[in-house]
Amino acid sequence: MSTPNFSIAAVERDTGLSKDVLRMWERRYGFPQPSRDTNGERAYPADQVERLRQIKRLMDQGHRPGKLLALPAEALAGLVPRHGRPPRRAAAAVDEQGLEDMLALIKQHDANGYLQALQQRLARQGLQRFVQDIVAPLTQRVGEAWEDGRFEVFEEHLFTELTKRVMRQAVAALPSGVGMPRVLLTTVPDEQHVLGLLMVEALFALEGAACIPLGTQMPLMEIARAAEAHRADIVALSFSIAFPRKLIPAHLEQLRQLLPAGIELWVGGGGVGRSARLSSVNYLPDLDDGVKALNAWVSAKAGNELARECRSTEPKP
Amino acid sequence: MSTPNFSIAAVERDTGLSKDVLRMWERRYGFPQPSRDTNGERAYPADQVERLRQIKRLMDQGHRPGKLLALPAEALAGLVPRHGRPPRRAAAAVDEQGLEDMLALIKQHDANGYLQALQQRLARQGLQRFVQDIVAPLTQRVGEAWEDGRFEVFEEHLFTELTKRVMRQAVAALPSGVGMPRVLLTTVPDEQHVLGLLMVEALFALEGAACIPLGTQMPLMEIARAAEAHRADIVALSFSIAFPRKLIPAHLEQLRQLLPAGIELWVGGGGVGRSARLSSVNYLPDLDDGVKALNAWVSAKAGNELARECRSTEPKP
DNA sequence: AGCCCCTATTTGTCCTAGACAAAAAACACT
DNA sequence: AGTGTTTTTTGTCTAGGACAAATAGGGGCT
Repeated sequence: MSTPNFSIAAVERDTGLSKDVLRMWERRYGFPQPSRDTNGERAYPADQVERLRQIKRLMDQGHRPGKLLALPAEALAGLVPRHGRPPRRAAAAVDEQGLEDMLALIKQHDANGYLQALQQRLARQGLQRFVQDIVAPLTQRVGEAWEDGRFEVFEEHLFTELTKRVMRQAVAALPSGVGMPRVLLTTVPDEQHVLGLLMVEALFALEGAACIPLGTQMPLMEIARAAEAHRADIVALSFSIAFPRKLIPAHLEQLRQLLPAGIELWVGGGGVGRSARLSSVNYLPDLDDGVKALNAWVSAKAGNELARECRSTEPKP
Repeated sequence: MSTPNFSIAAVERDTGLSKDVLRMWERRYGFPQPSRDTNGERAYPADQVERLRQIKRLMDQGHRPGKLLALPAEALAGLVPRHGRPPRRAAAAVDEQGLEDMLALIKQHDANGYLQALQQRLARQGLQRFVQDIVAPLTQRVGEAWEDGRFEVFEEHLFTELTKRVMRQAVAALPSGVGMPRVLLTTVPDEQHVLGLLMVEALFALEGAACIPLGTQMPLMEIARAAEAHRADIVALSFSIAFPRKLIPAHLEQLRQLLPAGIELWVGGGGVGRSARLSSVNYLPDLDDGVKALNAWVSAKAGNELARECRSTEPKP
């Protein structure tokens, strides 16, 4: 009634699972099991869609569909931690060549070839490993190549623009869970590198966080106002390696003061590696750290709520 | 042999026509008529894919599929001009309310609602009318609202970010034709507004131009080098209304000198409305002007080549 | 143990052909 | 010319079957 039931196309949009797959699963595994509308067309109730989202997220983390769909009921929630199978040396070596090939495409100004290569890898590996094994190392290499003079400015721009597009497309399909934090993502003025932000957004969204992307170069005051307006739990900033390090602490200090105490401030990206640190800011130099921090946040929140519940049900001494 | 034949999934990616539609057309209209590989799966030859792209482009301009598919053969080429049915007053009035509703969603910080509204309109109207009737006026209104103080900075950022995403997703699927210009799209340093660029890219790509998106804020020198490296025919710049007008002529003059004479320089966006003009630059204040200029370029080029052919076949006097 | 090859299972995509609803066009009637 | 009604056009949905690519499991080898 209040939840109007989803058509198969809507579920495809919301979960990223193709219509074929949805029908196949129903046939093979008995889930999902949508009801039918007056035309005999599938009508998925909201809770099944939610479970599908969760399954998709676990698949992107390397789980296999057969297991997940056979799984009794809400045992899914317990599976979350299996975090990216260990990136083996062998796989890393293979990728090495692949990465070089992709960079070569950029050097040849073959935009279409590069886009296809990206999309192929995204489809093959799933978003999480795509971000960690492809986009992150590529970005780093392009940065190095640019410093060495092997890349022209416009080649770096082309790389950024095309990579952005593929990432955004993938991120667009991701859902957000309940009990997960609302994360506001942006960069400070003078920091216009957006790829790091997109990588974080992808990984956070995979975990189920509700991401609010504000693009780059937000004045600090505006970041604070936006965080309140959007009721964000976390403000995440990204500093690229190119950003002048000594400016970072000042920015963070000021922003920390503008933000309400309840809103956490997380900082990541290559630029925060060795900058001076403040205690009131969560530093996450690596992508992995971000994911861990997010999981920690969720656990902590669950703990808090549990504690609060206990307190409220127990009689006062 | 040299052209490896496309799978139905590849055609879906390249043309933006769903698998269902491709199979349906084959059944109903007898086109496309792919051969089959050893597994009995459709294998589309390159020329059919090309024709499908052309058909899709014409559909996005308002033509109906039935006509296009019944059309004899290469009569398609003659159809190009039917350029957006006249946007009637009535329709404009209806949209007026729709636009306000969408802005309200942004004011409420309802990112998902806004995204859905955008995507729904894109699907309903096709890309061309979506750009001209939705994105362009929305952008203008947001600009006005921001100046009036009705929009906060972060609300404008959110609007830009979300709109960008939908546009990019739509543009990603567009093909590029032969005999069409290669257009390099970017902005000068200090101009970071990207929506205008994306709108132009969408319309140009609809016409079949090969667009090379370099993002924003390219140093002039780099624009010139990129134009040569990519063998661009046209460099297109966008200046938003917020860009200081008196700086524009200087930028253009300098860039014009850096560019080889064979490469045209086109300029558009709200900022060029009343700035001083140079004779060597093509000014296109409105989106329509850009499309017209592109068509003119194609005609001119066809004329040139015809003339050259005549000269080379005629005996010297 | 660790490694490699072969087989078995899992899983996604593709196939056919039919049905129907929503949008657009054509027509009729003020 | 405008407005309401039919007819045509067009896209999406459904069903179950088939098959190839990817992955896991098992056995023999070093």
